Amino acid sequence: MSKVRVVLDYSVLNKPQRAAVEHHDGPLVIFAGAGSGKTLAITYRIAHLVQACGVPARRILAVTFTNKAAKEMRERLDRLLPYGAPDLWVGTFHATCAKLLRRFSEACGVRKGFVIYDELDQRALIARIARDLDADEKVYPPKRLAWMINRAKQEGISCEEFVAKKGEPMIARVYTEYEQRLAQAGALDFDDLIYRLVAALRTNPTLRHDLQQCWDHVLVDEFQDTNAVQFQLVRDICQGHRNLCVVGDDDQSIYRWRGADYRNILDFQRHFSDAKLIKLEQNYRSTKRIISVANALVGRNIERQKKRLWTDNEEGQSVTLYCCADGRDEALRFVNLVLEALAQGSKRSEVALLYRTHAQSRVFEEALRAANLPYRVVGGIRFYDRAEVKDLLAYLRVLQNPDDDVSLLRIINTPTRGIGKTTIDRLLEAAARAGQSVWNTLGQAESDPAHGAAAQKKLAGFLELIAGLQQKAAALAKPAALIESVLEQTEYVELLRAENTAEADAKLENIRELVGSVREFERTTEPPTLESFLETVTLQTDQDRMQEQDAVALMTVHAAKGLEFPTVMVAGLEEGLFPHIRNSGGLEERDDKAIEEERRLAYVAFTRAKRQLFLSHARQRYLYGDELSCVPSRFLDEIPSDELKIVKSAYLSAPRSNGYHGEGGEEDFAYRRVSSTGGRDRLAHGYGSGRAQPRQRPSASPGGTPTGIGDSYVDRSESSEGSGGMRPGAHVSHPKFGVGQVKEILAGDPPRVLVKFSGGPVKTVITSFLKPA
DNA sequence: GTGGAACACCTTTTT
DNA sequence: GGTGTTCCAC
Repeated sequence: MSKVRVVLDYSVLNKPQRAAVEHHDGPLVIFAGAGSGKTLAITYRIAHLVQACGVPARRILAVTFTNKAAKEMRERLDRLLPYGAPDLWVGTFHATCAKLLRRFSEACGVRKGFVIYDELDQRALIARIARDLDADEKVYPPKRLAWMINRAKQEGISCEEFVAKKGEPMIARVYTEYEQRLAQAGALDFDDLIYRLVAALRTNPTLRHDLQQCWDHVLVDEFQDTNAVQFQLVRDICQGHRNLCVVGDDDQSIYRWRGADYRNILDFQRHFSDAKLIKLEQNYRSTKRIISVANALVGRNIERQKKRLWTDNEEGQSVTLYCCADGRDEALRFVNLVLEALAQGSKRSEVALLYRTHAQSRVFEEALRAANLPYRVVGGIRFYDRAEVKDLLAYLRVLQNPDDDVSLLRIINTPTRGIGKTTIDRLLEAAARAGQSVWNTLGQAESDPAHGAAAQKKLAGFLELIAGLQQKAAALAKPAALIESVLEQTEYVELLRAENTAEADAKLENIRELVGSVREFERTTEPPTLESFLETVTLQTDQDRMQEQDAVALMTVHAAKGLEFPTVMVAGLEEGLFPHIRNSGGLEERDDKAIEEERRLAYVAFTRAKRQLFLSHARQRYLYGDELSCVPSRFLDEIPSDELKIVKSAYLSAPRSNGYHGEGGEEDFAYRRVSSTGGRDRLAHGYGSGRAQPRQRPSASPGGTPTGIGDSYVDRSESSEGSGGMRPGAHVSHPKFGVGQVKEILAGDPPRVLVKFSGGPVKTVITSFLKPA
């Protein structure tokens, strides 16, 4: 870290990387395959520009898609350059644009202290507008409306243009009203951050000129994920010098549904005909076999840049496909795989499970928990989306900008203070009539005869609360102290404490974490204003908060992009799940494109693996409560059969044949021929000789209806005390109910115990859900 | 105005 | 199966 490197060591670069680094002026497009040392190349390129070419760091803008990538880039440059690059512009599209919008707020026509509405805020506002306009919920669900509006902004279509097009008039009305209310609330949504800047650039030559003068070099990472406005933005600001370097991989474009268009990178040379094109095709991450399987798959896609990923790495072991009876079987498979990897000396954090949808994680979590294997689920519900966290942030936002109606409405009766639906409806009506924010109407509401005396009093109380906090905000100027005042004055914490439930405890814990993150922010940011805190928080995702720990990682393929693990299992390779049903059915023209994106997604998943790649599919699976019969994914058929080692679950064929694997016996499952030599060999890894694996409880009905979670996963032969090692008096913790003490062991299958949880409730729980506390 | 029960929903989600 | 939303009884 402290090693100051005076001269850049170019010998670490391969030929194309070096060419990318040393390319000086003019447009450059780099196709960087998975694991091809892309980050190395771009950080070196920036370092080279600064050190060898004498470009001041502040004249370079590097744009990424995630905060994490931005942070990583900055850190690597700090190590590469003797004095680091503190004044280099590095940030996400959104953060960079937010910064520029504030700096040039007047020219852009936005309020300087604008708040940023996240997806949930946006949804809330749109839902209210749709209701106000009497839009039929069936025809115009808020989700669809939001999608249309966002799509327009991503395409760079103004509201006026949108309205002028002959589309559905209701959508146009909602859009217009939405824009008005955003303006009134002094709020911008995510897509506005980029769109508003682009729109201002279009109409304001001075601003255009100013921004074009800001930087001499612009770099954009993950360019395949840019949408139309983002491309327009970078094109605009580079117009003078044309020193635009874009990096990406069309094969890893997996955000089409968010408006991303990989043709931005594919057709880059059409927009910049003199652009130099460099391909990074050597993979330094994976074994030959993994690369071969990944290549076979993605090679099926039609619309892509011609390239072939290759590697000098070792051959490695075969990519293995597990054919499982059901989701639980699959989960057990994964547990065994983890145990095997650990036995071979891997760390837990070196194993990852990737799946298409979050819903798949549960079964795996249960299995891992039962096997006492620490794991972490990446993604899921965002921390900042939790109700209690959002409530508190809403208070802060109202203090910063009381016109923020969405936030104000969120907290006006949270915690409940007797301001009910009727009162709020009247307030909204008055606000709409006056064309003002709710806050402005609130001041007059005290004397508005429309409200009853009781309501007036309650509103006055709320007004007083906010006014008091506003004074505090002005006096304190620091967010941490302010959030504590909010907690105090609203009695938020006391009320939760009084609830005395595990859920409330979890909320309190989240609040503590939030307060902690405010403190952290104050320590690390200068100046730590409320405004910048709120902006940081809104533009942050959970992955930015993830800390390293030695645990097995579970995440969606989307979340895994950019990561790598020595051992990876990709689960649920079934038709309808992966490729997902929404992208695999129907007869429309777009289906090809949708399938190609699913295939890219699989490609991204496969290329996360460094040494071992396992795939799996289940024949049956519970989804949303009902049992589905599943067909193996078409992607499996697209992998040459000699590249896959197939392991069938013992559960699969046992009911119908006497062997462990019913070779070709069942046509619904014999989608791939298993060679006779391979079949037996493969069994060595199967259930039959699983010495290293936890013993499977012999089931009376293999593949049939399992009786519960506990019995399948708990190895009872090792728990001599019975009931999974639980004893009365033992202190235990439960993922949902928190910590408690075992009161009584209950007989039964699965084993259950009676636990008194701290805070009161006595519950019967399945033993395997408990961990010693 | 509040809270619980019934109901509808459900892909992925860089910001 | 889990969650967010709506509606109805108190």
